[in-house]
Amino acid sequence: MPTKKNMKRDSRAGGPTIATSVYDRLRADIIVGALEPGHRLGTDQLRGRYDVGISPVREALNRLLAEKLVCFEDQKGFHVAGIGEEDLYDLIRMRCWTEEIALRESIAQATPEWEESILIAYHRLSRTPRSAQSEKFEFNPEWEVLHREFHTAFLGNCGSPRLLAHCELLADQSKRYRQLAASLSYPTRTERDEHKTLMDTALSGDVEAAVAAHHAHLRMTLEIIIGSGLSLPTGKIAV
Amino acid sequence: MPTKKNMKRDSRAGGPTIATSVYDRLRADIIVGALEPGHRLGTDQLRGRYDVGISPVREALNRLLAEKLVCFEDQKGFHVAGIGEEDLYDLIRMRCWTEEIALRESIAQATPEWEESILIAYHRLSRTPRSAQSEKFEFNPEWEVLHREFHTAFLGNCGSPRLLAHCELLADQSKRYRQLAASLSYPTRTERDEHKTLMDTALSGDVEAAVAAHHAHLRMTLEIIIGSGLSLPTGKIAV
DNA sequence: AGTCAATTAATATTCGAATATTTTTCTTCC
DNA sequence: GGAAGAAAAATATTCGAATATTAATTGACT
Repeated sequence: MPTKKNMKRDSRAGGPTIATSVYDRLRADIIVGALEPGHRLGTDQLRGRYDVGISPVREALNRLLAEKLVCFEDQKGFHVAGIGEEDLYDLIRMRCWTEEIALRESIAQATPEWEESILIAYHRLSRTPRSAQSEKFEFNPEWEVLHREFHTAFLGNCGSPRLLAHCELLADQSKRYRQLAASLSYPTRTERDEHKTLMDTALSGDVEAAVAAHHAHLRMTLEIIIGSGLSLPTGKIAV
Repeated sequence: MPTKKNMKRDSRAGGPTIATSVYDRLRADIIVGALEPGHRLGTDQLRGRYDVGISPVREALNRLLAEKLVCFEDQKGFHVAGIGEEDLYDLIRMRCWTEEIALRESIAQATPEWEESILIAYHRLSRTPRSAQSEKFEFNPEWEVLHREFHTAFLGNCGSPRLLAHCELLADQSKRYRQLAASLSYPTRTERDEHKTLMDTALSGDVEAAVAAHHAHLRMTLEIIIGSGLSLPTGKIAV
């Protein structure tokens, strides 16, 4: 029997606030591309989209600011961060630098458990289709989760919380470009082979080969997009 | 003569919003240590401190969240991010990794203008006292600005906006620890000599020596604090 | 005394209205 | 027609009150 106290509580007692929930949804919508780069994020529009008041929407937007997923100008409001060729170059380069360190550290401190976690992550990932449809590319949430877990397994042994967190932040920022690359290259790109190479080189203990494979994997997104002739905005990112 | 339209505007037309202004002040207060690590950031308290409403305070807090200067738990509110020995180790290690890359890139793309900018930044920094008081250490805003400019001059030639931004973020996070180290080591530590070594090695083109000097400079903060016997919280940072 | 539940107080979160600012539209004048 | 400026509309920001949740206090029972 609910007590008087319990009757006053609403469903999110102890759980996430509305702001946090909107933050999660908004973040996902931006990363998946449901809200396109450059799209204006008006308060009224978002208030309607997520069916909440202005305050939680604004809290969510402010949190996304430092992650560089939304941009903002005083008195002008928010919009989805733009994408562009220069930004893509910078992002991939940054990931190469950062993840190389994490990878080297992870390998240097390798344990049997770590190696097994990679094996398992690869196994799961390899059994899941890249695209939700087989004819054309369609976002497959399950694959995305397993893909993230696969890469985190690799870098997660580096021993530095900050380094790992930064790798994941950059991976999130890349996801928008990856969506684009996936559409362009489906079904040509053999990501499964790339992942197998990553695993094999890492488990063989050949650090330099593992690093090289990792760089190649990261640069593939870049090459697909640049090579497609698709014109991304050049110059400074639209603020 | 002011028009009717102008009369309706308040003083911050076109300028920063209240939220942005509170963000700046709050950020500075945390970095300088006016708001101590772990300190609870209640809405009412801050509303009074900065003499504004709740909304801008909350916007500012949410922006600081991703910078890891404040922590937050749903339904429990905000507090200043804690400091700790483990976090310090992780932070310094991360700075060594990240700034080494930036430094190597900067040197690799060295130009006469870049070298001169370092010379000037050093010159300015070397003429400014570390402490606002000579007997004991006291925060000296002018030195802090020049110090930041000196280090940014070094890394600013790396060519990657993201990398540079990340270096600056880490530098901000370090500042709280640096304050602590400065109090403990004043006036023994010869920062001017350290900076001169940084400059000399970089300008001489000896990359490895420059990197080594840079690492030593970063690790000095760590050693002063750990060596002082001062007990920082160990284990996981208070969330 | 000690534990548990209920009440109260304190605080965090959210809403809707009020205000400030920018953007657009509509004049007016050359 | 086109530029400059004022009115109007749309939007962003901020406030203060209302609501929800947590933390502290009280009181009953063992």
